[in-house]
Formats: sequence, structure tokens, C-alpha cells
Amino acid sequence: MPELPEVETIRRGISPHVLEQTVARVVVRQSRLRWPVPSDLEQRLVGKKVVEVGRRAKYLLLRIGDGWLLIHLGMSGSLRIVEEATEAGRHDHIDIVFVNGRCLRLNDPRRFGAMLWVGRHPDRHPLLARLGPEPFSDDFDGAMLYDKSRGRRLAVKNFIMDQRVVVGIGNIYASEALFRAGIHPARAAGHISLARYVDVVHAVREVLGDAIEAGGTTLRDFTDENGRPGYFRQQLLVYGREGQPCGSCGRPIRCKTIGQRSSYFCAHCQR
DNA sequence: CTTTACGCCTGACGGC
DNA sequence: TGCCGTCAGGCGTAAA
Repeated sequence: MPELPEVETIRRGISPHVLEQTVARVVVRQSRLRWPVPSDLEQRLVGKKVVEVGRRAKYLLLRIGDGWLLIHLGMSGSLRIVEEATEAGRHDHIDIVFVNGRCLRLNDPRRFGAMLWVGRHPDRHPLLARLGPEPFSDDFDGAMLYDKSRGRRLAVKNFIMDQRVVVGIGNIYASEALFRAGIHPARAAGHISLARYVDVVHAVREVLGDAIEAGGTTLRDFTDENGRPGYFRQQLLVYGREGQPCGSCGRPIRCKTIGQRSSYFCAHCQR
């Protein structure tokens, strides 16, 4: 489900509710996520205070005491802030209950998400060690994309969705960014000029920034910490709009499978 | 090294 | 009404 704007929306939403809060107990109703939830998670967290709520790529990183809780939401995960007495619903797998009676609750129907404990700073954790730059960092620029793509024949859409190249872009924002940059998503990554990769960088930052401002994109079930949807769906220019007229040229938007994922584009405006 | 295909899961939806 | 195939915002792994 969530790409960078949705994870960032959740990070900002939960931060004021969990920062400086001390963990009272942890309830694990389902430990079989992408990887097993550590069986000693509760003993690691109880009595410790949340001192930082960070994000790296699509991972949430909660510094609790002197270690880090690493959360990934996979395709269908969400986090809510609820009173601890709130009855758990279907797929409410984990509660982190604080001494103030509030609770951070993970719901994930498909269980592609993860909750792991990392004792040291997670930068060199295997899941994070090989990640590319954050899209809003200075390390993400046209020259870097150009250099990394030379000799590569995969579609540019798959290239920018590769988290080792740049983090945070998933299936929605890859289509949206390439539309804004005027580049056909199936074009070979290695056959794109430096100037056009500069455009890609601007388009990526623009679309991710706009989406964060709108609180993310809700297609079916994304919600923030209060259960409210994000409103960027109204601003999607191509994603999910097959057959509808392109806002720029009026020709119908097309949908094609590229790398096993639905990809939306305008064949006239994107070359 | 690169590229491709496949699981992992549940739920929603469309066609019959 | 039910059943069955397809698809869904991710990503690690195996295979070629």
C-alpha cells in the first residue's frame, strides 16, 4: 500500500502521540508477518520511552530507549492511535500500549509488512544497508540517475522503483512522475539522456511533495493514524485513469503491464 | 553482474 | 447466490 508520501504522513501523524511516551506493554496477536515478530519484543520495549520517530525510505524507525523499532507496512499495513480499551478488529496484529492508555496499533490484512527490533542504529541493517538516497536529499540528482542507468536495459519505470537507486517511489508515483517528466515508462533506462534524468528528479520531488501535502493517496484502504484517507487521489494525472482523456493532449490514457505491474501513461505526451 | 518471475497473504470485484 | 479468476500501494529470493 504505502509509498513514501503515505509513510511520511503516518510518521507525522503518529509522532505527537508517541514521542516521549513510555511503553507499558505490547500485545502480539499475530506474529507471522513478512518475518516473525521477535518473541522478546515486549521485554525489549517495556519501560522504555519513544525518543525519536524517523523514517528511512518506506521504513518507520522508532527509537525506543537505546534501540530501534523498525516498521514496514508492506502493501496493506496501517497504524492507528487508539485508546487501549478499543476492541481489536480483524488483522489488528500488534498493539504497543503506552502508560498514558493510548496505543499504537498495527493492522495489516496481507501481512507483507514487518516489525523488527534492531539494537544499534539500523543504517547498516541488511534491510537498509543497500538503500539508495532519499528523494529530497542532495544525493538524488540527474547525474546520479544517469550514471547508474548506463548500460541498463530495464524499463525506466522499474529503474526508478528500485529502492537501491532512489527510495520511496512505488507503483503509483512512478507512473505519475514519468508523466510529469514526459518520459514513456517502458523506455530503456540506459537510453535516457542526462537532461531528461534532471527532469525526472524534479518530477519525482514535485509529485512526492504534493502528495505529502495532500496527506497521501487513498485508493482503497490507506488511512492516517486517525483512520482518515489521504486526498492526493484527486490529483493523480494518469494512475487508475485508463481510457480517460490525458489532461494535456486529450488522447486516452493507456495502461500496460511493465515488469508485472500496471503502468499508466499517455503515449502521445510521453516518449 | 543484470533481468525476470514468483511467492508471500487477504479481500474486493467482475464474469459466468 | 456461489464460484473462480484477476488484481491490488512491496519486496526478498531464486533462477536464467
